[in-house]
Amino acid sequence: MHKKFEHKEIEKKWQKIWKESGIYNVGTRDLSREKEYVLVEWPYPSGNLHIGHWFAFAVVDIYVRAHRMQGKQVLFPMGFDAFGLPAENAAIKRNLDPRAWTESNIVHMREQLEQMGNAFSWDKTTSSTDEEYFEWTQWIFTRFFEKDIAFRGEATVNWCPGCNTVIANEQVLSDGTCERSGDVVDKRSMMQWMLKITDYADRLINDLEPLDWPDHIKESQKQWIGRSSGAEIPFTLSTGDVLSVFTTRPDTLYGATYLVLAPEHDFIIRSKNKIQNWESVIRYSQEASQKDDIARLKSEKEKTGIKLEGITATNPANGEEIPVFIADYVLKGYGTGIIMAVPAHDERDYAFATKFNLPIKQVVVPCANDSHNPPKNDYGEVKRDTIIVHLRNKSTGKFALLNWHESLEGITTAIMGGIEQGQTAEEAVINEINEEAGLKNIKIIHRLPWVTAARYCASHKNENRCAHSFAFIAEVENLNNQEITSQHEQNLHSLMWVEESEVLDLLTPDHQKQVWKMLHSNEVATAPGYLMNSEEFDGMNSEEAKVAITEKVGGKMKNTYRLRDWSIGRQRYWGVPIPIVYDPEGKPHVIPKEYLPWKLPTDVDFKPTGEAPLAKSSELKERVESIFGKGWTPEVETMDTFVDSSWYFFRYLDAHNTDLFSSKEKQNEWMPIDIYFGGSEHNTMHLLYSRFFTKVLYDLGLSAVDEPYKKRINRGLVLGPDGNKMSKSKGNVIDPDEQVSRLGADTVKMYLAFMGPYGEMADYPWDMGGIVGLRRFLERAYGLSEHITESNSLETARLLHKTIDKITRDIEQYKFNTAISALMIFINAVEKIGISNNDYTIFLKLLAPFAPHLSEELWSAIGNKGSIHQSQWPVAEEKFLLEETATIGVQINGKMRGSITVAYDADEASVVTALTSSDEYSAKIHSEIARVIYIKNKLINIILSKT
RNA sequence: GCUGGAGUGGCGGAAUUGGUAUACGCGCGCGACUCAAAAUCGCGUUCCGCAAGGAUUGAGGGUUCAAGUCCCUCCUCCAGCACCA
Repeated sequence: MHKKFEHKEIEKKWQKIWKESGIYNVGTRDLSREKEYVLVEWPYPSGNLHIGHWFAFAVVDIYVRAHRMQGKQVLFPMGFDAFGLPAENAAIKRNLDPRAWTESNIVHMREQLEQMGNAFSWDKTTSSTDEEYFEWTQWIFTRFFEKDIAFRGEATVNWCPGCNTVIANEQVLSDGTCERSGDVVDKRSMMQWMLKITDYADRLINDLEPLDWPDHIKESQKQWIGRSSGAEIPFTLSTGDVLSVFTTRPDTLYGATYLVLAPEHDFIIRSKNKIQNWESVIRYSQEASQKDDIARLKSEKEKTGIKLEGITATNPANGEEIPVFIADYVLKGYGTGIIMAVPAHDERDYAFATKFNLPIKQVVVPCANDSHNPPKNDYGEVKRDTIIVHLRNKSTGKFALLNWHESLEGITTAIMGGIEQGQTAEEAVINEINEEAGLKNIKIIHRLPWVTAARYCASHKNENRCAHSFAFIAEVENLNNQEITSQHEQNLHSLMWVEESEVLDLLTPDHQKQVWKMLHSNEVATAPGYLMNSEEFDGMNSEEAKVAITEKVGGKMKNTYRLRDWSIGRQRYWGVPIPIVYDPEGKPHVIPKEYLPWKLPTDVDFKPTGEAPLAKSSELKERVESIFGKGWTPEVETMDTFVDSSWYFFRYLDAHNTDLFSSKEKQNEWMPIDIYFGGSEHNTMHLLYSRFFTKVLYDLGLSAVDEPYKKRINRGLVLGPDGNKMSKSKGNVIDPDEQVSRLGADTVKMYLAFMGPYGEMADYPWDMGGIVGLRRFLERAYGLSEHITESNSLETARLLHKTIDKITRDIEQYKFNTAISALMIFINAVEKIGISNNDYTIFLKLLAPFAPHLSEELWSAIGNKGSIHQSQWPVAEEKFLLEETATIGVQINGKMRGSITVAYDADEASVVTALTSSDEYSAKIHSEIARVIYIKNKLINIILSKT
């Protein structure tokens, strides 16, 4: 029966008791219990809790409560990330002090968080704007400065005209606008405070591997860091300068037919006298550097550039004189800012070369890439009789490579027995291509040097297996005139890769596409393969050639990264002041620890003008002079708020430590964070920055771990009822306070947990009707005591223990939705069959993590003194999990025909007998049973003989 | 274009990881209670069909006694990156 309950009264009552008794405080580490550090991203105190906060915190609370009941000591802290622009903007708008605004918001939001009824460890809270917090943000900065991790350097920065400050790359959206204000971001070159995150690029990639994180987050971090391995190759110019280019394809050096410099490259200014067309060159360079990202994107395909007249370079591989260009498709900030252009094997170079009529020289025959595995025989040896056929399209002059080996049927016939009298093996292969693929007029025009075939085999470390290998170039005479149909393509494919299982081993799908493209389209062959037109390297594969050619020309193998150093200076007021002062010579010095926290001055008009507000403070100026002496000046920038959140999880552990940001002892007790729940918007920013901080602190001997987060779970978004992202302008915002007051905190929490699986990054629309279902469920739970019976029903006990088992397992996998479903199934059944006192108590415990207020109320109503949240989680008893009977599926000839109930663990013979003697199935088993597949307690499949 | 992920009723979603597809909830339909409505309770609800029965997990193919789950081809959607050499 439904029974209405007064959620407001119940919630108020228990929240007060919980707060007073402090039952959710963790206190000191209790070594008798297993620890678990559960972290959620600390919120920005914008003033009001929104539904996203509920989704982020209330659902995770289920996990925390269940684990506490299971005996773990769970740290579940909450705090506030309270510096940042919204406070400053609100303060400007309302003419308030940002600190006062922030602090009153924190008070209000903490109240709202308490109304959520979460089991937060409030004894461990902190806030980034507390003096005792930012003192340590500053102290960490000074340590970073001493280790040259923090430095001042010239950098191209993103300037947001709306926010009047520099913002990080990560805060610029893909359309070139600011993620906060939406204004188009300018590029400016400025002296900036930066953190040397690039020094950690390799570790940030490599250390991802062992982490228990979803692959997509690891992938986006890898992409963000963007490591590419290649080589730096020195080119000597006619001016005598030696310039290095960065390339990922040193194997294509013989095909490099010109050089391209970034328009901003300093060689250009340096060589003013030697550039004959200086006027036009400098004009182009200036135009290019003024183009912002959007303009560059718009002209994506259309290549522009200008030749440096009077300057040439020498290709170090073959000594050829090649021209030098500048073009805006080469970026100053990546690699060395210079490329060697290989139009035959790079699409951008190809586009440029076509436009400027530059020579295009193919040096690689595309083939399988480096994941390519040669076919093996049954003994794991590389198979013999490899045949390599290079096909050349006569009209385009392009090459493609096919290769076969003995086990492929079409060729096997030709080689092993199908070679007709007087026919060579090559001719047999050509016949096959002609006949099977329908590509006419193919003829051998050139036998490749034997070395090509030999190298091919040698590269697979099987030299003595090459006895029968051969290679040649066959020409497809009129391929372009032939109508190439998909039938041709199919035929060629089937010729090449007869056995499907071989396809994987022999050639990658990429290669298949590549070969075909080479033959009949104008696409550029970018895949690695085997070299040609490369003197002594002919026939070598790309991977080996990369090293060999780099070595020959005196280059060196090198990695390059997309990641840039993190610029952290902000020309705004409401942030942590960078703890630096300048001596009269302008040299920066850290502010000694005794003067930390280095506070924000209060005499500042912080309206954004583009100039840092702190520069206008006489209070700050005087403070510096009185401490450091005349002529000393303060740093006037504040830090990006991502700095604050890069180490907050350390501070929770030891929030009131006045000697250290976080003691090693406390860290050893709690780190690493066992699980970090958060949103995907932090995948490449906060998550990367805080990993970087942890590594630097580790290297400084200040952190116990070098990776902070063992496991990460990303949740999705709660969308508006219309399926769109909630926004004021769309009028589809759900206010959690309103929902809580209407239906109760437990209902809202359970609804959010029930919408779908947590941590799959899926977005769920808020369903006004859906939430009512959860309220109904809780009302039925409230009325469940009316179904208490004297006797203990075995049926209920069985179901209960199955439910315990299911819920316990589901919570471990963050499948709160199916756990709730199990609770519903239980209630549905018990309302019909009744429940004993003891089982009722157990049910309440199962309900406790999901509905903390209501379960506490019901728990006390049956006379319990302590809190249900400090009781022990029930354990499913094996004996109740065993069934007496099993209803198993019945298949006849693999088709589902129904089900039959038999004894639990019944053997095959008895089930077959039961079937053949049943009215329902005997008729269907109309002939001899040929075979029986029996899966105990699941299914039986009767295969009848054909007659 | 590259990388990663996902496609199951009217909707949110379930399926012990190869073994009875559509649990649970919403919605909807019918009935009960009511002067009536709401709330509540009962029954039904993947689709076609009166039924027997048949079809069905984005499309097509394959492996298997058995496929939502594994393999191949294709389509669609979401997320990240994108003139990165």
